[in-house]
Amino acid sequence: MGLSKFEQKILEKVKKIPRGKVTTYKELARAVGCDKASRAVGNALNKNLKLITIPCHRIVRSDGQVGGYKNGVASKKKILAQEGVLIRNNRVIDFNKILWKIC
DNA sequence: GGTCTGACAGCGT
DNA sequence: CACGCTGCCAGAC
Repeated sequence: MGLSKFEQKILEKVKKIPRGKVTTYKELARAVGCDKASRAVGNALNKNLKLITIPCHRIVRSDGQVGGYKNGVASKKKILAQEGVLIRNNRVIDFNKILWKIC
C-alpha cells in the first residue's frame, strides 16, 4: 500500500478517537511529532478517506470550527450530529468538553 | 531538484 | 466575532 509513514501514523491515531469526541489537526500533528504540520495532516486525511474504517469526520479546527471534509462539510456535520456532537454555525458547541487529547 | 497545493494555525485589523 | 494575511509542512508534480 502506498501510504507514507507520516500518513500511517496519522491514521492510527484517528482510529482511536472515541465516538462522540473530536480532536484537531494540530493535536494530530503534535501526536506524530510535527506540531506545525497541521496542514499536511489535512492533506493526508483528504487523500486516504477510508470513511468506514477511519472516522476522519472527528477532526476539526483548533478554534472549534468544523473545518473541511472530502465528502462535503454538510456530510461531516451530519455524521457528527449523529454521534451527539452539537454544532452551531459551523462551530462545535462545548468544544473543550469533547476534545480528545492524544496521549 | 524546485514549485505548487491545501480538510490548518495564529495574529492583526 | 468575522475576515484577511502570512507562515508552515508533507506530498504531488
